[in-house]
Amino acid sequence: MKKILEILAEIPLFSGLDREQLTAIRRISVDQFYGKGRTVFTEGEEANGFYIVADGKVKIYKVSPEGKEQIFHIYGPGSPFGEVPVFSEGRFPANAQTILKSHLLFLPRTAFVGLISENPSLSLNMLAVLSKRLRQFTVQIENLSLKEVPGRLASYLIYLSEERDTKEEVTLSISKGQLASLLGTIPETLSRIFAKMTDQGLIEVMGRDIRLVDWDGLKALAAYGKLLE
Amino acid sequence: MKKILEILAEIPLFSGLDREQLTAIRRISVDQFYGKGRTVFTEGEEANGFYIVADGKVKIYKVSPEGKEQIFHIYGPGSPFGEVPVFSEGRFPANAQTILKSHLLFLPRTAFVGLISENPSLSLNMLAVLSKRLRQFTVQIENLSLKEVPGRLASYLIYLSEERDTKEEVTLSISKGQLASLLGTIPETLSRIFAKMTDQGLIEVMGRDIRLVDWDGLKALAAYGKLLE
DNA sequence: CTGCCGCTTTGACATAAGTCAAAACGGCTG
DNA sequence: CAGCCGTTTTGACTTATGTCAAAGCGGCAG
Repeated sequence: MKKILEILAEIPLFSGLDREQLTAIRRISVDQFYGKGRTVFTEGEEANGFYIVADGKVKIYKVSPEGKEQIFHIYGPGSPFGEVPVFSEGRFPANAQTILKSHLLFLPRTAFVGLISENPSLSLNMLAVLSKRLRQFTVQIENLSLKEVPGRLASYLIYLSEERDTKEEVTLSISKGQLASLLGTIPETLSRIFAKMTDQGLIEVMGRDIRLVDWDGLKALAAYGKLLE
Repeated sequence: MKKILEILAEIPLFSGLDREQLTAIRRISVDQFYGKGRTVFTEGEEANGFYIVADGKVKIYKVSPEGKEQIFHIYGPGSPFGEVPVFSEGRFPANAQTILKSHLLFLPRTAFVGLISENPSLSLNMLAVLSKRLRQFTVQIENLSLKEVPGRLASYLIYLSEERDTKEEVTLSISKGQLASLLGTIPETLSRIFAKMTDQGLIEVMGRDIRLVDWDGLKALAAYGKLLE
């Protein structure tokens, strides 16, 4: 119980809340434990609350009738997910599944809405969370529609490199198959793109570690959206 | 000023607010008038508030370096837009341009945030607005990634038909070029898809009016995502 | 009524990306 | 250390969609 409070305290969603308020949140939250590859909720399902990742990793995704998967987000510790139906309609717009053994906190809808109504800074935090997510979606749509796969991959590598604050090398935290899914393509295509970008001297791939040989080139590719032969 | 108050009263964002609160909102809002094809804001620009369409039509979009445009939304009377930077970061994530002569209300950030902090139901409404938008984006991403252009077009036609509550015929409220942009494709491709779907007996196209000859077929196409020859 | 300009369509072609199938690789388990 | 299973890569092929260029169409302005 103590650890969880510390996690909560560091989450942007709860920033600025005092100890008492955090305790109130802890009190309404329910612990849930999932093995790897477990479904947390599915599209269209009735939602009675939302979740926060305490530990582990969760993907949010949809699947086409032919089985192609599109990942929308991958969330790690500290991230809330599944909040959309709390504020509109009440059904999940996509599926959630763990990709690692995970510990989740479940926040029941009514209790949480109660807290939000009494707590303006909590509600502003939640507005900020949703806004940030809208921002991410605009980027994702831009990538899907306006960039080819190499451009999307370059964007993703740049993103990783800026997140970890290194222009040298990044490490994928998910499998290449899942990465393909996140980039809106399939493993075969991604594999070929990795090969092509290596040929062009942009990167070097060693399993999940990727050396960013030509960072500026990647940056240009990410911005331009397509690979020049 | 009277008319505007009536418009405000009917907007979901302000539903449940009493006359006094509506007047407070009207008081902080600033009228802006734009001709057709005028830029309201651009990506990356500093935002001091957000907008509501009182009259006219506005598109939210991004453009690739090669000039391809992706439209995210098209908003008509009653819709708020550009709220994201009010709650996160402060810069617009995309561009906004009128596609008709328009009358907009500008809501300055600080004043509005003040109202929201004092008014739980306003903040819940805003959360609902953003949630709904996230929902729309998941659909858009799903369409782009998991469906081919015919599937996207079918989805759009179904959407129009359900919105106007007729299975017979719909009328496009935007040009086919703009529709292409909204569906993540280009006018040439869209034109061919219209022709193909007409061949298959799904629709009949007369300018901007489209007869939904085989509604069930369209529904199936929208769900399945691709056209069968 | 006529002419012009923007929107839309058509045609011929190029290509990015998906499909299907099989081989290669890598890490874990027994 | 061998064997196995899931992941990744490679190859040959198909196809949806984009590109470029030109023609067709339609509505508004003069």
